[in-house]
Amino acid sequence: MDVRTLCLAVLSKGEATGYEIKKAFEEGPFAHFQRASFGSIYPALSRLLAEGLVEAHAMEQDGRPDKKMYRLTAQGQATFHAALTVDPEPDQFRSDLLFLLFFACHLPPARAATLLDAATASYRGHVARVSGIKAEREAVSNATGQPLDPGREFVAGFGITLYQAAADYLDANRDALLADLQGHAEAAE
Amino acid sequence: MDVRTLCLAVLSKGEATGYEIKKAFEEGPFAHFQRASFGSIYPALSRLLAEGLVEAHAMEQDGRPDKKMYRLTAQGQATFHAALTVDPEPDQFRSDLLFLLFFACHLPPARAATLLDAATASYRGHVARVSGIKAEREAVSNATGQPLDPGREFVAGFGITLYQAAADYLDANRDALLADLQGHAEAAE
DNA sequence: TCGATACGTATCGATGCGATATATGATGGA
DNA sequence: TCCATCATATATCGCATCGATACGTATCGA
Repeated sequence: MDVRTLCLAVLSKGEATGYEIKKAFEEGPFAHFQRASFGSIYPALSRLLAEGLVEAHAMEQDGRPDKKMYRLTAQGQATFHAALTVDPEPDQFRSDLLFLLFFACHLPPARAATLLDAATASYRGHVARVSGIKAEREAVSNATGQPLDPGREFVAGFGITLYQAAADYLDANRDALLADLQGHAEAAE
Repeated sequence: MDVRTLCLAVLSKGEATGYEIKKAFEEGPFAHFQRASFGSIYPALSRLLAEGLVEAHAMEQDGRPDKKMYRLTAQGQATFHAALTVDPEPDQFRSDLLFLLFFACHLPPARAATLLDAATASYRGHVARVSGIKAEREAVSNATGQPLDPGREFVAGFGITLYQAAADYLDANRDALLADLQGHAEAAE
């Protein structure tokens, strides 16, 4: 998904500034499967504005410089819906950790252990974060009676499941890998 | 990981052409967690050659144009090992599928079903491919008695586990999501 | 008081992807 | 038989995007 479409997507959920759009990819509902940097968001918003897909109004703040609130136009709404009909690119996973562990034999076992533990903690953190937000939405829904968004919950559940599976695998296979590395090192002596 | 390091990594497993390096990211042992395109591999190899980290010799072929075999130099070997000491970037997952499904309410339910089924099949295919290659290595190891590489097997196992978890989640939650969408559509009438 | 963090917009250089060009042989379906 | 497609193989171009950086204020904790 190109960043222009991602911006339209965030704005379809309500008006936002460039800064807030960035946060939507860091902590928001898209965090675990899409991302975008300032270096692509701001140019994207400028172009969307020039094309009439969004409109902006400056909001003055005391002390701080003005912020620009962006909002979808009807044309932007239509463009966004059209983008949803395009076939998706295949999912992709990228991991420098696995790259390093692939060459675990060239790594000091202590470093392998550190890398594994850090990654496990990181995955568990993601699980906790996404689970927390999901639980909060469910609590609000129960209290107010307003229904949950099925797509949103499905996607959050996918993230939780995947992160959990990753953490569990690292945990379950950590000791065996480290033992193998030990054996490998001794065999090389 | 930058593409130059990825090229060094592939070459550390034996000499290869640019084309073969590309294949290593499409079908080879790195396929499910790193990738690189021709547009980055060939410039990377040129630069590695200029820096003396790899050496190349042309191999003439009947009919086809010459191919250039690249091989690590001692300096390239050292540079590669140094790269393994750098701390890894956080793992990242990117999914256009989840992006579309996040907005499932704006999708015709039939399309949501098609997307889900295609993604499930794709994940199952990945599981089968990586499992098959892993099983083959294990068979060879059993027959010849030569030990398996612990890093390689760990990484393959991670890929299988994650892809399996993804396929299972999609499978398990498919019908509930589609039912919710149906309910949602009727409630909107 | 001083550094870190949050808010907020913006740009620049480098990296890397995807499409395309150029060749040729093999394979396979209409 | 013929034509399309795929596999082998190298290479480049344009565009999208990332990460770092710049600029500026406010707040909060050590």
